[in-house]
Amino acid sequence: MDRFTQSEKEVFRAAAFFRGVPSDVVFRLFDIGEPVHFPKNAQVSGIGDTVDPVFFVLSGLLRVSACAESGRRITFLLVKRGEPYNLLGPYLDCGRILEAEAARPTRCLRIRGNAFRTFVADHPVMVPNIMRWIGIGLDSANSRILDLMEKKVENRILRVLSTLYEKFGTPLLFTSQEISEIAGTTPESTLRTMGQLRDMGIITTQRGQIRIHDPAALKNIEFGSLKI
Amino acid sequence: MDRFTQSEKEVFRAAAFFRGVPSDVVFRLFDIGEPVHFPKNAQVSGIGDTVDPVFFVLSGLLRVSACAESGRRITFLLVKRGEPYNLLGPYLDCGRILEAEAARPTRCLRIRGNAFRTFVADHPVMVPNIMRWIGIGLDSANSRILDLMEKKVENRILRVLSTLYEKFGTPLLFTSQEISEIAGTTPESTLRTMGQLRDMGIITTQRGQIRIHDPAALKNIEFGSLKI
DNA sequence: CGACTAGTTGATCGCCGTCAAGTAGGGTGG
DNA sequence: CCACCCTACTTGACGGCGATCAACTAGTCG
Repeated sequence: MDRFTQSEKEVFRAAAFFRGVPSDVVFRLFDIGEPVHFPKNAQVSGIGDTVDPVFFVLSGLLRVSACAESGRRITFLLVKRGEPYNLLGPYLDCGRILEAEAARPTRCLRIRGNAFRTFVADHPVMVPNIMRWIGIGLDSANSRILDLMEKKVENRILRVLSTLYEKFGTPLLFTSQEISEIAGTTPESTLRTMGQLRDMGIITTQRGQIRIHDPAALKNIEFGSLKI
Repeated sequence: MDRFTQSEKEVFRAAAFFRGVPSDVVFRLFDIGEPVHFPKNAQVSGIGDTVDPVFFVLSGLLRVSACAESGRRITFLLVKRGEPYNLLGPYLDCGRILEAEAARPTRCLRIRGNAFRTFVADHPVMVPNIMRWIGIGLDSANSRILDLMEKKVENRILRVLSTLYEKFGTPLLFTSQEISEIAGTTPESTLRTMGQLRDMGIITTQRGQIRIHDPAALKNIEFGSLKI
């Protein structure tokens, strides 16, 4: 009968996305949605699909990315526990550019598009939260455009490491391949930069694992200014 | 008494953003907002400001851009007649990255943040339209990230010209400087590419003006594939 | 007619993507 | 327990794209 555990429901109460939303409204989401499980690397949605349902991550991690013609992949977003994915999908009828897959074994709450639209219409208290979440996403996309045009690869990688650290703590369980897909570069460049950081004693690396010892340094170093 | 002309009010009825919204709701916006005029190059909002009001363009053109440390400017968005700017501002309390200025003499309807929030709460019929508009913006930002990482400068410029053509028709009244700020490159590279297009007979250029003769070619040409 | 801005084209240089070759971890099956 | 393989990591060398600098032309406005 109870498709969700109590601790899963608690996840949402504490989640940043739901800040300020009354508990009973949050819990209503569990009534209108259903649990879904994705094994690691399973596809959640494909390119060009008109993705309609909204997903909330209960545990695990979703990777939202796009595949370019050349075959290179770019990661736009990592969706962790308590965070929503595809908030806008129910309102768009065109195919999206992005695809999503499980970066680890992941359990989600899935809510069909029109159920979600109805829910939002019935609970307008959600609107500001949705707007806020999307606004942050949009600003983040725009910063990324700025970075891509302005900053050198080394500084982009620093920013990625710093951002990941703030979101996931340490150690970071990502391969250089994954880091490079977020920073928009190649694994080789990523490894070269991380090699320098290792020499400086800021991080240590193992296979598929990055341990950050001096988070502040990641924010402060500007490789461009090191040259003096 | 009537701060807006009838034809200005009609602009909104036809605007894509308001598709499906009842006329009386649209007209309510004029009651809660006020007219503002910006001379050419006037600043609408600055970097880091917590921009709170929403603007709707009645005539003219807004340029939404960001200035990088190096001094180079990047244009994210051009907001034309009937389109909204800063829809998300009323819901965000943090400073935004972007700044906006009038690309031409521009008249706007300005609506204060909490008036706009109240309006949306009172007229939930607006929510899907807002979501749709933002969704398009987000997808566009993401495509741009892809382009920056994948495509060569020449192809980015082609896409910019093609997009501007769809939005503004021909001739395009932009300088190479402005084109390059949208494409994320330098005026020199822009001019070099446009020179090739001119040689191919696809466009003709005059000072501050680009006339597009073969719009289809802009979409089809892939400079990368010309080499064979 | 002079001054300023936009356009044009050539030459140079450095970042970083690409290729290549080699090392090391870590899981699997014999 | 060892041999093997596959994947991740590491480092070096090269080359091309495009930013930058520079010099010049041509509109346009006063």
